[in-house]
Amino acid sequence: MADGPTINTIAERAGVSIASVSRVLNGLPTRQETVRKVMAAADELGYVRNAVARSLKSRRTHQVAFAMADIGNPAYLAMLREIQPVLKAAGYRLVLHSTDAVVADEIDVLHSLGERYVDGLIMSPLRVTEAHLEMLAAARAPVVIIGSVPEGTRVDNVRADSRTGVRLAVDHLYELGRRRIAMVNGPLDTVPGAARGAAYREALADLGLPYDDDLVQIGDFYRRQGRGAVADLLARVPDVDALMCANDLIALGALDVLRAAGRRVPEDVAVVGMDDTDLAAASWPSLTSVSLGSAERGKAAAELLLERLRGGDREPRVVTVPPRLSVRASTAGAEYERTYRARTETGGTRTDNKASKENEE
Amino acid sequence: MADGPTINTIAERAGVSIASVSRVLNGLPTRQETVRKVMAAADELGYVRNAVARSLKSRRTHQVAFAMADIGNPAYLAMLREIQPVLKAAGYRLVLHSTDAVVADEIDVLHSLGERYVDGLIMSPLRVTEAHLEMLAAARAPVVIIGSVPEGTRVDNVRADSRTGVRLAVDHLYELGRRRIAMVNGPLDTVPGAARGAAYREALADLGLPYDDDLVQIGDFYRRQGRGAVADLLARVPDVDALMCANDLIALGALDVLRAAGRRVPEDVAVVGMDDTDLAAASWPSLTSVSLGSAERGKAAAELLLERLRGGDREPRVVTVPPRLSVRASTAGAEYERTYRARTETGGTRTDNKASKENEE
DNA sequence: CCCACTACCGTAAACGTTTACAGAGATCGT
DNA sequence: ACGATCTCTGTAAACGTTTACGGTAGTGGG
Repeated sequence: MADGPTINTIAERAGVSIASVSRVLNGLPTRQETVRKVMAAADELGYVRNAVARSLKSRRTHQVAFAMADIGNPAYLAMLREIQPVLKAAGYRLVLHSTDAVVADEIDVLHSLGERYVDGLIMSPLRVTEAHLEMLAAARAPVVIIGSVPEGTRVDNVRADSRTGVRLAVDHLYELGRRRIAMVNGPLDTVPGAARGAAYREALADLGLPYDDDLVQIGDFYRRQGRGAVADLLARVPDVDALMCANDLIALGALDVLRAAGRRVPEDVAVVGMDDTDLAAASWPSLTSVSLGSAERGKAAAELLLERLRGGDREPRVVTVPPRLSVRASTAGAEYERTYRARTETGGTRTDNKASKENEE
Repeated sequence: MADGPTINTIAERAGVSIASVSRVLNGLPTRQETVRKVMAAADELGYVRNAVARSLKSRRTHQVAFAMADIGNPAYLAMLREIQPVLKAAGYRLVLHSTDAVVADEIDVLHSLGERYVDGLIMSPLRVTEAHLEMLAAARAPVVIIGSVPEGTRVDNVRADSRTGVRLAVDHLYELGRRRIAMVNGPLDTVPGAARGAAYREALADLGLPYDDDLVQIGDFYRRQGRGAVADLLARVPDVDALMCANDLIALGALDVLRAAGRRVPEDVAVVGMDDTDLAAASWPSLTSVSLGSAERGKAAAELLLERLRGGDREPRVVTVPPRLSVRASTAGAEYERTYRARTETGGTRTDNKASKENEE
């Protein structure tokens, strides 16, 4: 592991100057004889270019950072799964940051762009604060934000449309004949919580259904909460016939409680989740879920960033990814399970068909 | 986004030399007056250290790479979730590689260590070839391998013990009174497939159960395969009363088929998976699964690497992580579900309690 | 035979840091 | 009052590349 060879070592051995070595290694026009000598020397020495020195001179690191709130969140992982190959194909390495949704950490990542250890950044903040906006305006490298930023923010931006997503789900439940549709939401002071709550109200109004405070249950975004919240709800509104859950974990908790209470899903109560994670396809009954296109958003973000890294300036762009409803048994029923699911690998979505190719030892 | 300030800019502005600037920024002893001037200048200019130049001089990048076979595999993600915070706490960034289990890609990653863009590497190869071993011997930076390498390979190594894992599961099934225990395995030419198959045979022998070829079904590691394989198995051996599945996906496929065939789980057939992924806790009935300690292995690997990055030379170490059986309803029955699961957040494992804190917009 | 041109190559500067070394003042003991 | 010692600072080299620039040798034309 002694100090590796540099272009100086090669130059010496090949009897040429370091400039020639560099030219050969970069494929610039050079006499055949020189090329041969340099290549031979490089081979013999097992030379590998020093990426750091290269970056210093070229001001390009060929690295891109992805900052996610929570590395345990399947939605972010879905993004990651799409981002990685896009960057790899373009010759960029991926540097991962998990900020645990701590604002200071996110600001820190933004700040560290000044260190120039990456050429660009994809970030998916949970909340967008004033501090975020300031740092974004001053960012020393291109940034793409996954999630909504205020109008007028000069930054590339990939959005989900959870409003339409909720709408899709509520309409679906309505078409199935449900009229007492409850919402189990997360905290209203988060961006997703607020958006989904508002969308639920809107959707009901458009369908001519009355809005009933009793039908709204607020908790957090965990499964345990799903259980507690739904238990409360059932006690309060026994005639509820559908649950719109603000994410898949809550919905899984709901399934647990409904089962324990002897309510059939979907005959008595239909359940819809959000995010369409792997868990939705894996549960029993499989969970109808609104995909907010995490995978697509990741892909779009990566492509936006590459575009900006390649091209010069252009106006910031906003890409909105449409939601999609993955209908499964928790609304469509067991018949669906037996016929549709039995024919397909994953229960009807494409989200987990890459999962677990093989396992290590 | 104009060219940012360097220590030269600061030196000029503060009226001192770049050496002094560097000293101040690194906290080396300096006169108070100078410190003040430099700090002021740095603040006004919004100076941020250039990480690349720093790395070039110090020969340290404060980056570590993690190369996984498949970014979609929950087992690797579990490793990643543990590796990331350990590295972050030690001030290292994480560079992610997904090799798709292509040997050439893995060799490539190993080779690229010579580029010195990272200080070390954690790698989890699916198969370990001659080429791997050669590159490992010649590696230009510390490497930790997750997975087994041949005896005598001079490299830090973190192993699972799938042999004991299978043993745990089979013993558990035996204690539950099962005597016709089948094995649904993946390809025998993979390291995990071979190890698990052999372990199954051994476990039966030790329990005094006869080995029956009919009870072994080979497929791949996907859920679809799980369905097909188990359907075949049921047709061939109707009196089977337990399934030992080589991973969770296969086991989920098994649950699908058993349900469709009207067999009760676990009353008629008990089912065990392996890897103890999030899916195991999410399914219904929840799946008993053998954890091979992906999370622990990730953590151990990160710690081994840090140790080597900090300390000088030491003999390569081998760490073996013991397996653990997570008993859930697919063997312990509905009683378990109602009592145990209802009390706990996640259905009895600790693998998904960090999942999906909140969701983006 | 000289000039212009081409093709190739070497010298040296630059990227932005860190750090060894030595010089300049200040302080101290005698 | 003078050298010794100490504290602080600046100069310059180094890390390993890329690349602008100029030089040299060879070729062909006039």
